[in-house]
Amino acid sequence: MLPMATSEAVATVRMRADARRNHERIIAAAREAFAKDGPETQMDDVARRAGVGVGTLYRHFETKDALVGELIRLKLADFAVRVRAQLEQDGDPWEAFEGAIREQVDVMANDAAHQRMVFAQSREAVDRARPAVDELTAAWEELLGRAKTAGALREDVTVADIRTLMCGLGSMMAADREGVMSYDWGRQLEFMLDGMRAR
Amino acid sequence: MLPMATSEAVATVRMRADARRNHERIIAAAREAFAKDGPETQMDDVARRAGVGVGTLYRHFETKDALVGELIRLKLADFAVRVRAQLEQDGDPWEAFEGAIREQVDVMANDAAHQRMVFAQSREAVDRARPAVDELTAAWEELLGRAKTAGALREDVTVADIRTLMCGLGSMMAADREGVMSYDWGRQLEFMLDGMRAR
Amino acid sequence: MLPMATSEAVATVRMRADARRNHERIIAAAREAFAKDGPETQMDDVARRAGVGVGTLYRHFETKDALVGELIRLKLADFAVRVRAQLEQDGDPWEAFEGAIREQVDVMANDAAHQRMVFAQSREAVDRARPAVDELTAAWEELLGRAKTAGALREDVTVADIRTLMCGLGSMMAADREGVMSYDWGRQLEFMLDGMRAR
Amino acid sequence: MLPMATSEAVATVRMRADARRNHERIIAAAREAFAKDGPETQMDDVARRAGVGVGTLYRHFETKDALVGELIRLKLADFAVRVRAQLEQDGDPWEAFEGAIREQVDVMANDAAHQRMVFAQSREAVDRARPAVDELTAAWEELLGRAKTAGALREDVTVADIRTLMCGLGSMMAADREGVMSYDWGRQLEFMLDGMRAR
DNA sequence: CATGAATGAGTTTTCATTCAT
DNA sequence: GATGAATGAAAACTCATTCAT
Repeated sequence: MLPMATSEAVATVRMRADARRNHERIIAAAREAFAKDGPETQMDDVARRAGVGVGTLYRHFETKDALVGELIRLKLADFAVRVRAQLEQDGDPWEAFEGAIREQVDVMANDAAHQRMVFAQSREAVDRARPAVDELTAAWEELLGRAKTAGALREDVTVADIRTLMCGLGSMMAADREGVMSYDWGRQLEFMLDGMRAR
Repeated sequence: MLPMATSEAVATVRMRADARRNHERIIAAAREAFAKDGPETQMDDVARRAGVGVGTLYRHFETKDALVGELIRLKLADFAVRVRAQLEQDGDPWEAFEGAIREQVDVMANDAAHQRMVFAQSREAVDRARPAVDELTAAWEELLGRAKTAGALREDVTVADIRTLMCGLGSMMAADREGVMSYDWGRQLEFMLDGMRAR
Repeated sequence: MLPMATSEAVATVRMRADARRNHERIIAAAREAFAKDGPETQMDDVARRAGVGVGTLYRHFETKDALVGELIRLKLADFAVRVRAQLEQDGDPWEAFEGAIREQVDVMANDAAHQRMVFAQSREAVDRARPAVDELTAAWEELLGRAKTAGALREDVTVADIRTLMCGLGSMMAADREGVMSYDWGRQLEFMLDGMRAR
Repeated sequence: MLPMATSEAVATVRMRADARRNHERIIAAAREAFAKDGPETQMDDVARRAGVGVGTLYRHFETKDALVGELIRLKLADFAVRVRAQLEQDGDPWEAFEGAIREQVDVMANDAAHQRMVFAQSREAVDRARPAVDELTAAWEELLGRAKTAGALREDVTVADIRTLMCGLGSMMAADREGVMSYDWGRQLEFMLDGMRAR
């Protein structure tokens, strides 16, 4: 499996060693916490898990939104890396497309924080994640193009559709996890893939 | 279009005239409020919109969960009526199936409260809605059966799949409405329908 | 045992038959309710037990305090009757004194509402009970006088002391009933009686 | 007079200077507030008196019960110190017994909060105060034993009796203070002491 | 810089009392 | 007169964010 993109790439350059260590601890703690409690997660809890004071947490992220935004950015950056990897393998175009989708879905299934990501999005959070969104969009564009050229994917499928699909699946996962009623998102994915395949 | 099931059918029979009027106002106000603010909606706000005191609100619904539960119940009851109507028209089985889906999706598209319904579900809320869930399930069961018999629908599609599909679409609508990023749930619906059609 | 004084004596003269029936039902219901829940008792609960609407309850007693006041008045009137009965029996003066005390204590032990009576006393409640207080005071005055004359009771014991003694015992009973810690008020009564006996 | 046991002894060691200051302010404010309003006292009011935000109050005491529990614990710890002091003076056993009683009664007479303490006791509050209860019990045990050995105190008097006696006196004081009717608890104390003296 | 104590507006819910039916 | 629906000021407690140490 690919290693997940770390925050080093952006914010932590030029940070003092201990600051960088705290930054990473916070990210890790936030992932755990959001995975467990969803958007209800409290800042105090994130700080406690990270082993730092709330003050420190706020030094690294100005608001809760900013923290969520960073979590999203990291995840999207990670997605982009994975899509690029599929592109480089240069295998069967449909396989690559389907593989990339399934890989992202897998990751999402294991990260509760990310499933409802889309609903946590405030303007601030999205702005922070913007560069990663662009990067990911570009990568998908290429993968989609290749699959269409090969005649495997319906011509009208766009990157926006992929994003929408992910949004839907993430929500199903989140709702399923909520546990009050069960949702089989796996089957839904099959219907969607089936629907996008060219006839 | 069918008129939406009102609460008259169940709880408000035998209510005093003023109580019934307030009950309906509350339901209407709650729909508006949840549409605007999602699950964050406050009881005080619902009361204010309904033009009643909080106390009155609590006389009609013992807890916030109970209010949400009732909103869900009403919507599901309405869905059930619509599915039954498709059954009675006795037209082409696939058309009936697709028609029922599209109609529900339409209703959902016009009711933000309902789109995120699924996330508001607490045990209490779901319990209250249970009878409507059962009724709706039964209606879909019949519609699905008919479409399969006619060879129009994939044999493995279940009512649970429909529920999951609706959950996903609702979330897409809600996320779209949230406005930070746009989601074209209409196209996703096409992919899903396409995926469920028998080949 | 003596029958308890009823409210007929004061308020219910001239009431219509149904009103009188409601009045009595309310008193009975209030006794039950206060016995069960103490001062936390809710007006709605009293009304429900009495089988009347709250409105009716409020027609009979302008406030919660007035209701409590009436409960106290009735109890004190009942006490006065009992003390008078001891006086009329004309037996041994100390026996009569001790008997009257023990009888009141007994009644109190069986009536949680009354135990904490003293703390429920608002000005309004006491005003309402005033005539009964006076009546009871007069009766005790006589009983105490007789016991002093016979040389059985310390000369300095006053009616106020009796009232204070009852206040203390009632509180001990109430605290005991509260159940978090246990209080043996019976023994305390013995110490008090012992302390008041003339040597 | 002995200085009252402060909270320093237990919870506030190792607290930051400002936190300790607030802790003490809160205790003082709570004593005032409960003295004035009894168990009805509101947390907001305690906070206002202490000159801190409610949040701070809740940081120091998780619930209202916990605050009450601490107040009780402090008072009982103070009592224990006083009883121990009597033991150490090693004077006439009955004098020591009577002195300890009178001293506690004095303290109680000057602290309205404490008078009705017994009714504020929830399980949680009592649990918090438990160690102080045990400590106080042990001290009394010794004092009682000594007075019995000297033949000054009735053999059947127990620590539980002392507790009950205090409960009663506290209630009389509280009721007296309530001001609607007056209660001379001082004379009652004499009757009780008289009753407990060995003949 | 890190820490965690302090802040207080905001939440849900209760209940004595009033008032329309 | 009876009924019970309506009212709304509390009251306990939470949590994102700020600020003294």
